[in-house]
Amino acid sequence: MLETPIDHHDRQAGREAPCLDCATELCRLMPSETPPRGRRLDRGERISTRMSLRIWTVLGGLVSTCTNLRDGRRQIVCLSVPGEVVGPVAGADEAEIWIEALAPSTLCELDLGAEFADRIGTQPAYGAALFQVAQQQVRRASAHLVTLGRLDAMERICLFLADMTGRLGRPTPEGRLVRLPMGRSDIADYLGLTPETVSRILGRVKKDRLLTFYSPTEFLVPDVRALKARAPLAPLGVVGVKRSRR
Amino acid sequence: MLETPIDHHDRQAGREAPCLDCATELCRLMPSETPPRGRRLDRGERISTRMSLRIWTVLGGLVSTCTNLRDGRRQIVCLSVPGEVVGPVAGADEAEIWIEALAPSTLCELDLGAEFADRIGTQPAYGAALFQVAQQQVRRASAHLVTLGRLDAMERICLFLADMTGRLGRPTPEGRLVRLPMGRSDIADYLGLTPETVSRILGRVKKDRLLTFYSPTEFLVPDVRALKARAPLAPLGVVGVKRSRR
DNA sequence: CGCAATCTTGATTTCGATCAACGAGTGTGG
DNA sequence: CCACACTCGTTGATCGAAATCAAGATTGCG
Repeated sequence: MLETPIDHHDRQAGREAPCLDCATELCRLMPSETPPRGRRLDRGERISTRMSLRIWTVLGGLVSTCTNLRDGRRQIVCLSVPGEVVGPVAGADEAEIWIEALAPSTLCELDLGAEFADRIGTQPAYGAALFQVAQQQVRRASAHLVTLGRLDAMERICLFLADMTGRLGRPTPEGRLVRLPMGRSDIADYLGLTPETVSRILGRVKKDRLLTFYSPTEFLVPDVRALKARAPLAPLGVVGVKRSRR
Repeated sequence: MLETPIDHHDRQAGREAPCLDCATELCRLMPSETPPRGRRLDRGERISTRMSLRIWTVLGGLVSTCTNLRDGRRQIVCLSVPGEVVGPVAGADEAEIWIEALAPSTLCELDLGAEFADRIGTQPAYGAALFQVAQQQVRRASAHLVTLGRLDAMERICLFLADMTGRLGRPTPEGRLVRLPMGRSDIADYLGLTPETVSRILGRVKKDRLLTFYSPTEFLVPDVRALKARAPLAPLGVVGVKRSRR
């Protein structure tokens, strides 16, 4: 792990440039006595979220928020691609939550410090930005929770693929090209399945021509719409969904 | 639904008393041009979360945050008991999220308005309190997500019962007495199961003497510890959980 | 009291987990 | 350079937990 700050975050060098790759402008808004800190994580490396309240902006790679059960079962709570913000993850009471890199990654770490609660209001934009980040987390976690609670394996995979295609895919004439640097067991741990099931379902998705694999971690999605349609989410504004009191 | 403010929130009457039953002091911190509004919901009644950004403090009853899929499958994302704060639920892109009462409930509604982002910093304590609420939501959703992703039916039910016992149970000489005013299908929709499975597992839990039923919605838990031990969550500080790359 | 919703219980089915084997790719050391 | 170990992905056979289907039993309400 590299402890020296990453170039364009280096305030000691006198540069005040905003965090170019950051989704939010949190770096720029942070009080200058706690400068952002660059970090590099290899695949599998973890950061504990127990100490102070921190947030990370992903600059490169692929980062997850995850937990382990006593017997080793793992659940990935959240995935963050470059440009997105991870955390803040408040230390849960019951189970420890980690930040884990699923691929070699670079991060920009901001320490909110212990007294973040007092500080949150000193700059309106700062508090608002933090609140937005937290809101985004809630939205992501809620959506994923529904996926795990009510979708079957095929639906989970299709929704996941559509989601990642939207966040990582690069447009080409034939469709969106996605490089998704995570293994089958990482996908399984994100979707609450086993690697075998992930592999099997991906085979079916491929057979249905919803995507084409170039390698286990790279594929082409001709039609994201078709992929997303496999997950029966109710689009916004469908007021009259019949409530099934089974 | 009652549209008139509930007594002790009535600022028009000139009372500045804080929201006695509220977990946070949000009511007191709110700018006075948007007074809190009392609401009553019958079982099954819903509030859409699409309009402005609002939060609710539960004063009585039992309130859920839930979603429906296209085919009617329902997932309850979050449960809130009296004293707890619901939301703010930002309108998700993909699926609509509702507030639904699982039992007749009374709520205190605060409208953060459209310009909440500008206002969040005007009073440091206000921004901080809001941030705390959002953090709490993240924590709850993350924990529930792990439950749905990696626990089997028995583990889910035991964890759920232990959780609700902690939040709703009233101490008696024989243990904690819990009145949980939600039906089997609500429990099923919260835990990603079917009502039949919930009923069967509750039968097994009862047979194992982990609790005694007085009625379908009221039971006694002699030993919460024993109940919680059925869910294999790793307690905080267990650093060395072996990562099982299966 | 009678109807409807809810809860329980049983029989059967099904989806995904588990167990197991194998091939491809990669890195290492002789 | 090749043999070996190792991880990873795939595929097949089997098993099991929970869903589904189907009656009944209980409860509560008009």
